[in-house]
Amino acid sequence: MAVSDPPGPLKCDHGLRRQTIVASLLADVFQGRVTAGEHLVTRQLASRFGVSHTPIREALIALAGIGIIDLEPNRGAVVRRVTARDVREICQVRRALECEAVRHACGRIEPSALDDLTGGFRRQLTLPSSERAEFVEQARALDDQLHDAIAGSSGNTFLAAELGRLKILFRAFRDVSWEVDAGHNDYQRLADESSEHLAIVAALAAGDRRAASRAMSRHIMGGATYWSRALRQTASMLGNRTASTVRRGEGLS
Amino acid sequence: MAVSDPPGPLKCDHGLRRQTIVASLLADVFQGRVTAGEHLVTRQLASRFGVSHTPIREALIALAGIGIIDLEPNRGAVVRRVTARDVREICQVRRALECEAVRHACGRIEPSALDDLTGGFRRQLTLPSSERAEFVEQARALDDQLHDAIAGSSGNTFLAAELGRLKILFRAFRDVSWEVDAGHNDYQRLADESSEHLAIVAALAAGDRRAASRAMSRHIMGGATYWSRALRQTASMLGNRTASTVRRGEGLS
DNA sequence: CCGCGCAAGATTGTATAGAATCGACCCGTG
DNA sequence: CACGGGTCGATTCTATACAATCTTGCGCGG
Repeated sequence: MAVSDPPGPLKCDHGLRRQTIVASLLADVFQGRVTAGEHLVTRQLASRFGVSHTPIREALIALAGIGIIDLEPNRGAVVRRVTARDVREICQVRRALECEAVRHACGRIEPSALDDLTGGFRRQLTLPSSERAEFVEQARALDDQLHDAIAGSSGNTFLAAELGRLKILFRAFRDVSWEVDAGHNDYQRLADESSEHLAIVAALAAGDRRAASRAMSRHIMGGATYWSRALRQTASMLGNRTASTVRRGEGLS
Repeated sequence: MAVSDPPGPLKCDHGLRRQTIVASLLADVFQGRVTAGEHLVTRQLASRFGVSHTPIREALIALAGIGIIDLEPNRGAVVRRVTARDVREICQVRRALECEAVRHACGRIEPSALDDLTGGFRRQLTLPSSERAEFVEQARALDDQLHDAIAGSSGNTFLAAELGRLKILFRAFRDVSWEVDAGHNDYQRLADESSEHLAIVAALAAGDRRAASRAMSRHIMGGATYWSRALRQTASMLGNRTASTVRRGEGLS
């Protein structure tokens, strides 16, 4: 799982290499395996993933589009800093957009879909904490389902696309923080999220835009504090390692 | 200027081809030279720009990151619809983000910078309409200056980056709509924008967040109605031409 | 000792060729 | 006539080779 992973030939379908590489590099960034300011060298990545450097370049361009790295002409790619503060900043952007979306989605989502979601979140809430680990996948799916429904029903396709773009980032946050939870055998956040989700669904069902917006704001900000805490933990866990992996001290003379 | 431009070898520095191609394709999309849903074929674009199809692919990936085209694996790129409605949608997103930014930027921009902007916008306002055409460049610069100052002072670098990404789109809108204005010898929008900008600057100088947010909202929405009107005009202007320029009769034998 | 130029290595950017995939058409069969 | 399988052309995607650019370090002259 480390960056120095032996060159796994990266077996995946033709035409999906770029996306696979993007996801892998995203995970590297958020889990601190590559540090801020680090240079991403195409040849190294190519040998690591066992592919040529053409799809690597394309993945880097996509990552630059997501905003996770900077790409200077003829100078290559440097990873942008992703700290707890940045998580807050990104969540702030997401909150603005999700609140806008949920306001417009109010009254446009089919009641049956809302009922399904309510049932799912209720089941998550009533799970004994000992069994939560096995339902992580289901929780992920429900989370996606709700946010996709909101984005899709906002009546604004561009807004939906933007949220979809951000979703890539948030999936990475979510997965990392849940790994931290797993380390503690503590899936408290899952229960918290379920109740936050329930509040959003209730407001949507009631057609109350302001309540929906407020509930969404609370949800995002709850995730922000939790994710930034998780990020700090992984950062401190990796703290000693990073010191030794800093290789481009630009004047270490 | 047409899509069927003879294969100009696209002379530009090494390492800037991708960005050049991105800019050119952006202009094509917004000026209606390529229509929504159209398939962008790499080889055609390669011969048109006089380059290999590798930088073309990279440019398409970047455009997908900007959100102007959809990129399906093994299926190629289709341009997303950019209609008057989409302009409204995009402006809605921009409004949410710019308002968030201006709220946080309140009280963080140096008064001297605000004074400079005030002076600039006042000068624009007092221009006789006969001379406005010659100050379009200056108006552009002032517009960028204000929005950059807000984004940079929001204290949220990710938000600033997102706004920068959107700015690419809005520059295209702005330039197209002003070309329409030039066709009418009518630069009314310039004066309107200046007064809207002045309201924003005044609120910022007073440190009034809510007023700043409201002024920004009005500004963006004013641009939205204007730009969508301009887009409709160019669309109707191109309406007859597009019929003849449809060259992808996909079985022309 | 310090600044400057310059050449070699490393890295990025581009071109070209070939492999993988998709879509459409054709044809034989029930 | 409807329908499933196979083939072919078009297009995307990947790999490899090559060119342009940047960085680094050395040597030379001041």
